[in-house]
Amino acid sequence: MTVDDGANLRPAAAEATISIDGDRTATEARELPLHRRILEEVEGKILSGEWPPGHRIPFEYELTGQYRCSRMTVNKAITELVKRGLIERRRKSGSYVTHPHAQSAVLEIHDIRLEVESLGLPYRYQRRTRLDRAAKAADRRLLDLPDPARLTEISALHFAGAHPFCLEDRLISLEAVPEAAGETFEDVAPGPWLISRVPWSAAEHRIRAVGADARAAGLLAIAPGTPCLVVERRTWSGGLYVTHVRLTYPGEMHELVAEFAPTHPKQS
Amino acid sequence: MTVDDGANLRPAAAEATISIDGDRTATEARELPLHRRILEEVEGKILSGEWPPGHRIPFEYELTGQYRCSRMTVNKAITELVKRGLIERRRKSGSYVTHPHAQSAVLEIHDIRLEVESLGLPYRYQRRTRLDRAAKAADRRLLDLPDPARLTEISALHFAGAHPFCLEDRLISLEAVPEAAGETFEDVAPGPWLISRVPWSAAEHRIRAVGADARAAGLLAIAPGTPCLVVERRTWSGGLYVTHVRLTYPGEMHELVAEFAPTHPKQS
DNA sequence: TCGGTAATAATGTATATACATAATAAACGA
DNA sequence: TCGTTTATTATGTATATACATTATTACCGA
Repeated sequence: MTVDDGANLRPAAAEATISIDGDRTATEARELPLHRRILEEVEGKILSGEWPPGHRIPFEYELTGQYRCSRMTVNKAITELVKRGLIERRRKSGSYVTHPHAQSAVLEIHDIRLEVESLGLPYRYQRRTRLDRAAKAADRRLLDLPDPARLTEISALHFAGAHPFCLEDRLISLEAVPEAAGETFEDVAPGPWLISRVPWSAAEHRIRAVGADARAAGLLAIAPGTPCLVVERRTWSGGLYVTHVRLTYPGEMHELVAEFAPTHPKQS
Repeated sequence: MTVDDGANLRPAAAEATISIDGDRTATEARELPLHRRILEEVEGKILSGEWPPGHRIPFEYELTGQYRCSRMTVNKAITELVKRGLIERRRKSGSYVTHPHAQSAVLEIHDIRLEVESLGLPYRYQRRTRLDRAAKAADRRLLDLPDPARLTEISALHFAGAHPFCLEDRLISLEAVPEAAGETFEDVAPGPWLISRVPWSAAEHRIRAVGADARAAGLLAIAPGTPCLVVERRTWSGGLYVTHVRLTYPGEMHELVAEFAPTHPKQS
């Protein structure tokens, strides 16, 4: 006869509350339900990088102590973060911040290398240009930057076999990622480099079809005016815009797939 | 002193269980947790149209009776369906199946009329052709149809002001939507028509850039080879593929925006 | 030392209870 | 009859409890 694990009966560790401080700017955090507050504070720690990927977050019974609440309340918050893909749970071991490979099942942030290799073609990356410079007005608008702000500008090509597969034009905010200043991006593409460095991110996509201009046509070895799929992506993490990319895929070489569903018919 | 609402103490209405029947094909429904089973059965009723949009689903205390479980368990299932956008709850009134306008915040199913009108331009719809015919092999593959299957094929144009905005080529499975056979689609576009008829749906998108072929160029009044954004969408509902559309947007007239995020930086 | 078994510690699911909140419906008095 | 008060009802949040499940750790005997 196993009685109870008694998680709620553990000594409460009354001091050392993460949370009660609160009043964050006194504007928000007003009357949120407790499980929402727990969720947002844990999410905040993950997004800000304070708890990096792989980090073990406090056990449920520790959080019940910190927030002086029952285990079910903590469980509700953490379970939601699991559904959002920020946390993974392992029994007996604990709950861990997941690694930020694919943020969402829908229109996930593609690793171009994987994409090319999944086509059975050899992948090659080639950096073209790299420049640290002050942000212009348009850049500041794009990345919501303060007036004097610096960023890194990179232009690179991704090859599938002998043929250019994708042209990448990227801005990285040096406010959000200062380490980018010391990186040449000659051997590693900015995408994977950022993903391994920025604890978590989310993105906004803009997708359109354009004819290749002279520069893009030259770099991608296609005729000017060839239809290209242009994906522009702004990425943010922990309340700060991190990067803006424009990916130009020549013609019909590329197809984006996005799916969202309660339940897909094929599997049921 | 308000004692308790006593939801759990209500007479259990022991007969009339929706659920205990179960054993559905005995292949699945094996050892799902109860709250998952409730979720799936309610979701199934919504997706199949048995509970159409606007329908009031049973009160929590009724479901506790039907499933012989506590209110918290029912609440967990329903709360998840609220998060998925299938159900809306109103206090004192009950829980209702939502109307299926926008299935997901991400890359939602656009109503082209709204899209055009949001640009401040007058909208006009024009059906080009309409045909009931047997499904060819390619169609059957696309919509996962049985061998002899019939469908409706529609071609139509959407105008923004005087200019063609979008070319629509659509197939509708007459197995899933038999009423389509009696509809000319001369005055109402297939999109809105379907949305008002199919209880709920989810979709898979494929997005690419192509040069306009002769037919598309003629209909859209653009030069052949002009870059177009082509969105192909398969939609299913209640385990059945309903429709396949190809929307061709000329050149840079159109931009798709998709966003997914734990929390957007702008708002925090 | 190896390999099996038992204890342990975390999450997973579920219950019964309690009170808060919000919207509707009913009762009631001017 | 109208408008105000009061009761009712369904959802919203939270608690304390219980036991199941599953890795891991610890132990123990051949």
